[in-house]
Amino acid sequence: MQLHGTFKLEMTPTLVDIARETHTSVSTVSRVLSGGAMANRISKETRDRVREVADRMGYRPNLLARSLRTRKTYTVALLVSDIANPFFGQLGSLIERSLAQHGYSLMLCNSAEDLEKESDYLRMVAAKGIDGLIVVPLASSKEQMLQSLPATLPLVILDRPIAGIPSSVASDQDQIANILCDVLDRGGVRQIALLCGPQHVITHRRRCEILSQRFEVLSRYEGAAQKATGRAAFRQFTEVLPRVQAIVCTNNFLAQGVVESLGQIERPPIVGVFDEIPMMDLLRVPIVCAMQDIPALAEGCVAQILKLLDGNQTVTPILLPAKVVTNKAFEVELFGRDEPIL
Amino acid sequence: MQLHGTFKLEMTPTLVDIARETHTSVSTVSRVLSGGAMANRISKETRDRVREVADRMGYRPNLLARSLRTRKTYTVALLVSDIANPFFGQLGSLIERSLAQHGYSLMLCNSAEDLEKESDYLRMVAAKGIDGLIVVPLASSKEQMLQSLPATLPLVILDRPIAGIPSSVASDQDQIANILCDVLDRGGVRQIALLCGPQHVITHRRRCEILSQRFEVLSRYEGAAQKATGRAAFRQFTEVLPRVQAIVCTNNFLAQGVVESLGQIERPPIVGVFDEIPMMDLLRVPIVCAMQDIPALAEGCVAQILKLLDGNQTVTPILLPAKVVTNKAFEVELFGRDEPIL
DNA sequence: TTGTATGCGTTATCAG
DNA sequence: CTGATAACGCATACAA
Repeated sequence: MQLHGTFKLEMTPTLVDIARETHTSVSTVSRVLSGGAMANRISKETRDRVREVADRMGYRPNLLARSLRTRKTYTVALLVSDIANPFFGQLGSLIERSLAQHGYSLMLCNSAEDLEKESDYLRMVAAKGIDGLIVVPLASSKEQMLQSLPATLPLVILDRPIAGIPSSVASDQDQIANILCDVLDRGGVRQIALLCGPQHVITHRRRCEILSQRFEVLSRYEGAAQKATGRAAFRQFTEVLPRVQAIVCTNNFLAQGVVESLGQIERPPIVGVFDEIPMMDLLRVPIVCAMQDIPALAEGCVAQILKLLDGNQTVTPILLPAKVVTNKAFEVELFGRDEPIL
Repeated sequence: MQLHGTFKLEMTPTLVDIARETHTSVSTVSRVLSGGAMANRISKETRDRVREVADRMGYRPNLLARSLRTRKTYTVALLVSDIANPFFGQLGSLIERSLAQHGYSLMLCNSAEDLEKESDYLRMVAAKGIDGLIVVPLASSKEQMLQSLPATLPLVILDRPIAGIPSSVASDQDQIANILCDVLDRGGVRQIALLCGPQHVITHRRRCEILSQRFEVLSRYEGAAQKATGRAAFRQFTEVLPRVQAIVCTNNFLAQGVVESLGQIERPPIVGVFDEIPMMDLLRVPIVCAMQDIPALAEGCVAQILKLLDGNQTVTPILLPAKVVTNKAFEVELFGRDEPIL
């Protein structure tokens, strides 16, 4: 077969090229190559011919053009504070996998806990025509959120519910904080040192509130949710260390910094923490973790966004329970036994 | 000011709408709003008027349409095996941040170490019109790679160099494995148990080769690079445990599984591992880590992709050195002192 | 079963 | 300085 007309070599072929080549029209080619039900309304001969030529020419549909026309990009964006945090890493991985299974790809953004970056990103992804959005918000009100976003864009709030937005999935922060307190309490804890992440983040703030309410806080430190903050906080905590039975941290990064510093101490206090501490059973520091159900969170928000993408308007918030896990050192030191108390 | 013509409410306004509203043409509006040097070639009055109206109407450019026209999306894709792996998580986070600083956004994909998913993703992101691509490849040849990709697409290979592709950034696997071996050797290690990740992944394979070459391998286990594999491997290793001085794992997930199992053992062997083990100084298991320079890797591949995006064709591969870090338990047990030996 | 024509929202070319 | 008008590549209503 010969190449007719002005077929530009080295260019990625378009519908026009393969229409010319196959002596048909763009619409015909489009219909067979779009692959939908439309393809069956074309005679088998031309269908095969078109497919064969398209294949030979290495045709790839231009998804930008298609999306511009159909107003569908099959892309959803996920906006988190930091993908380097294993909590969001696992979440992102699971969400991506699940979404891919449903034909959507994921665009990932880091807000870095920065309100301005957040709204910039929201505006950008909206302008890029994404079909839906899953966001771990810094903004705390619906209005603030919708200011950077078309009101009609399918939106799921993850991890940090916002009043007035029904499509959200999160762990029950009150439950999670309280069961952590319960276990600490049974472990004889009355006074604590409290290490908090940024208070403008609702989860950190709520956790702090509950902890302050249930225990006597002898020292308190606040800072970015990073290991370094944990180490800095520990220096401040040293003076009250003899009088507290536990150091409680509002996230795992903070706790890791504390735990690392605790290596020096001969009789370390209990460390209470939200989310996972890797290999904690091997540590001689007694640890109690309030663990969120990451797979359920991922599954939940994918389910919600798919529902919204499907035009379904009736979604209800998902609030997941968490559980508490303790490590060996905790069990041994406080109860002289080897099994979890729960 | 009043709304003229058939301005469709609830619709996101386009250039046409704001042209009608402002009694100018689309071209004028486009020139003003595109913000480039073109804007200055428009009279200040109309410029201001257009801006004011655009603002009032809440105009947002449709980036799909713009990209279709300009053939530029300001998006680069990053394809890794699993973003839940902290190594790739940190890498992804740094890359995203750096890219954002240069006006590009990131599209993240997980290949899950699956060759088919990899090529599917490559084709998809190419079709979506991304400007460039950073990939941690599973494919091992240039041909295999270019089969799913336009040859002209700016491409940077990360972590696992491919022969014939000059734009790549990675740690020097031979160097990294060898310095790990050096330290183990000085620690008195002669026989080892070897725990390998998938052999079709070049980094895992190469590390295995070098280790097998420098030590006597009494037991060997291969499996997916997950914690669970580490635990399974440990069961197989128990019988040779008395006769090996170290268990070496080709990545950190594998090692964590092993280390967790090692909690039981009264006199644990050394664990050699590639990449970070969190809080390892607190563990009583002696550990020696070969650590890659993650920020340098991120910086390197962003630099390369930006160069390529800039039309610069002359990039040369970047090969970064790694360093070895040991934990306290290692120092104490083997040298009776408290400082690193390197 | 297939082709023609139109439009998605922009930018770019070419006149004026 | 500004305005028509033609692409960009594709999907689709309407004809034939």
